[in-house]
Amino acid sequence: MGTAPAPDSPPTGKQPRTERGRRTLRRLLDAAAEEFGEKGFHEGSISGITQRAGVALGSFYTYFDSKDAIFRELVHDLSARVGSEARSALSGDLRPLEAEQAALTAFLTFARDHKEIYRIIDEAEFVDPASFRQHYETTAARIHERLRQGAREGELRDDLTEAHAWAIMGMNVFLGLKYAVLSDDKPVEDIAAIANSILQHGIGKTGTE
Amino acid sequence: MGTAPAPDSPPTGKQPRTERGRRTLRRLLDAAAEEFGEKGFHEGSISGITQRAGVALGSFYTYFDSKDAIFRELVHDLSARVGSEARSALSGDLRPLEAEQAALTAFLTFARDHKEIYRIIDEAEFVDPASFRQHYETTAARIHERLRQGAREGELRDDLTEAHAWAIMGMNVFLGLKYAVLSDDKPVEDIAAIANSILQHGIGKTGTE
Amino acid sequence: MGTAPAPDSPPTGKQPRTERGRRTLRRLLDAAAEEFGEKGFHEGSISGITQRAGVALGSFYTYFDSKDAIFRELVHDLSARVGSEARSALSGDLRPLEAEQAALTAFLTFARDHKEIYRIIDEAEFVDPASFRQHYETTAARIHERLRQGAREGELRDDLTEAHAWAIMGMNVFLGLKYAVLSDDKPVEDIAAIANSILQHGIGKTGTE
Amino acid sequence: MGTAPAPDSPPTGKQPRTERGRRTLRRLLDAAAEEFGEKGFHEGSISGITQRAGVALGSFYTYFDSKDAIFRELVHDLSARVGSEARSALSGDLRPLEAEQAALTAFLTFARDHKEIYRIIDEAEFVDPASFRQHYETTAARIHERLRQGAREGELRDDLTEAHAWAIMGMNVFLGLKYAVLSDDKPVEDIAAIANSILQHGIGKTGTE
DNA sequence: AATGAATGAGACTTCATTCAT
DNA sequence: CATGAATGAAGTCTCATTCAT
Repeated sequence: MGTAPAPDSPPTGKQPRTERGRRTLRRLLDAAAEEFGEKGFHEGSISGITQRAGVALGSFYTYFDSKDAIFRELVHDLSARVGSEARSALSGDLRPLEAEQAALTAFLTFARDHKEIYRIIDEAEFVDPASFRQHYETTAARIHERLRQGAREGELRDDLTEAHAWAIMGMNVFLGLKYAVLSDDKPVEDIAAIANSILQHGIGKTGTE
Repeated sequence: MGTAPAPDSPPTGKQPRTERGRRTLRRLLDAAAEEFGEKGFHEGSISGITQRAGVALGSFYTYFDSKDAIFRELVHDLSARVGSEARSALSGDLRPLEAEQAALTAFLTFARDHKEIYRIIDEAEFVDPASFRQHYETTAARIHERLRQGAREGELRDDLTEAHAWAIMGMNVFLGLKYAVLSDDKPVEDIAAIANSILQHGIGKTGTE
Repeated sequence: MGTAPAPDSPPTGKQPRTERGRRTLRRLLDAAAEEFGEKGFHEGSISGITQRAGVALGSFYTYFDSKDAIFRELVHDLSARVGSEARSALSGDLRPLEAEQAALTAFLTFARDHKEIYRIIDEAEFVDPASFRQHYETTAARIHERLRQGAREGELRDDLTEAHAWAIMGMNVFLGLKYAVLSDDKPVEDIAAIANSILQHGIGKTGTE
Repeated sequence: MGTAPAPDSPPTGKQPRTERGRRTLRRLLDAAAEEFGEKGFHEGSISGITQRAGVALGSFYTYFDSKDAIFRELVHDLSARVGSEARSALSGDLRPLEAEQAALTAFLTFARDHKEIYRIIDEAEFVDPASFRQHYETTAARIHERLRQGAREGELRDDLTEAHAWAIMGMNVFLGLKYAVLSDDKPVEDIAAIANSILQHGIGKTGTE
């Protein structure tokens, strides 16, 4: 991943020793994703999580130190999954603009299945600003790296900066907000094509095609 | 601004009948912007607001029915101010792409002075989804209308859709997040120029200028 | 009224000096009867009273020292009105049992028009125990005196005690509760006749008639 | 007791699952009876209850959803206990008027030990009208049934209606108020005898005995 | 006298976290 | 490991009462 920041060490939850423990841990994480996705961090409650997970309230603390802790783990988890989703969409040998389009398509698809990601990452801004910041910095860095690669390949302008990466990320995030979260009736490919057309030749009239 | 939706009537909090009352109300709103901006909706407290405002706890309820109520009023307020900021930046006679650039510049400037707007509008997504949605729908509609106007003037492509508007809005919002909120050391004009270059001819090599 | 306890001095509300003041005072008392009748003492509020009365909140304290004060005045008022209601029903020259029946009829009629009296006097038990006690002691004393008078006239047994008076009062109050407050579809005369038949000859079979 | 309404299922508070839990629940109920008995529903406080019970404030909510909820449970409880008190006093084989006297004696005895029942049931009129109404309707229905039974046995008049039952209940309640709550120096038997003499042959002179 | 803003104590309720079993 | 009762700090909101105009 090139100059990507140091690989984030997974937040050290207490590691379960038994198989049964591992199952409970996973159930708690999934339940937390549901709970926080539906109600948000503050409205969501530990007891809501344990009820969804079907375990006793006290058991929560066998696996997590606090409400914040599980939330951080969740943000980390989702952030990693979004990244890996994009990565696997880029496995083939794509030209730069095709790559961006593929990444966006993958992201939109993922977002439709995991609408809670918006809520959870948004709330991370308050609950765990470091995670929030890191998520976007990392994502932007990945995009930026791809842009530089494209420039090296001679297909993209070579004055593309971090700001360009943030601009592209912003487009993607908001298209996801509008067309994956707020409504989800348009094909993700169409949305990704629109973003791509902007990247290809802007919005001016001269842009033939 | 053309087909912009009817100006929303302000949420009717209890109207003060004396001058003193009007002063207190304003102090509370400003204090709330600070409090929620720093701590977010849930961590922020009414007593935090009244302390900042220098009034007694109970006085809050002379003007607002609840914590939600003042938050809604705040979102409404900020949303309106962002809009009016953009509008006044567009007063002159600008060509379409210049207009977008001017709007972004104005927005970034405003955001640097009112960093809290990000947290507040973000949280509106959960606290008052209607306001949140309306804020972005309205903003996107304004952009979309400008795009269509540009097309009518023959300067922009005429296949520009709502999705294009959302994409542009996303760019703007994320550039603001990065260069107005997370760090604010670069001139806003430079940032706006970058966005503009994307809108002019995309990021591809061919787009010489 | 014979040996009735010392005539209760009216609770000294602040006496208004002007005509306008007297009107406001009366409006407040009437409003309080409504407010407390509908919501009870604790749920009722001063601001509810002043709103009903159409005066400013602060004006309340021009006429009453406290929420308790107006409530006491109200209890006193109602208690006096019930008494006077009974008294005027007894103006004619009635035989003892007829007198009791007439008193009950008058009471039931009054209660139907002033259902709030139950609520208000009941709550006096907590808010102003002295008033509560005095209301019932006074009422019982009046009944007791009538019973003794009846005995002196040779029409009633002469072993009738305070307890008999309380028993009769209890009958009356509960018949009022059932047939004036909880439902009010039966003629008050019928109810009073039933009470009377008990007083005349009990409920045993032997009681010919 | 004949046509008495179906025994009401107890309001389902959260059932404790451990022995310790059951103890705490009982302590809270007893404490609530004290607290509400002394101060009434509105002046009584949850913290007053938990202090009397010797548990933390928050523990209250382990067992009850709200202040209202525990109050309802209490009314239900007391109402049931009064009923069962009367029932067991009637176990023997008594003639109708003896039965009424026994029931009253039992009630007065219970009331002397549980003076709070008056305040609590009185307040139920506002806090939980349904319970209040049901308590008296049920009690009256029980009395009425006994009267009809007495009539069938040829010992009582057979024109005894619901109103007669309410009249008798009223006598009983007010004798309890006067001689169990307001003062308690007279033997309950004497009081019950007085009520009985009224039921036997009224208060008129002719009723020799 | 009247007005209505201001005050602040106090109540209920929630819930993350701890603890005994 | 699991359970669920217990804890108590903290927060929102109400409202009687006071005060400045």
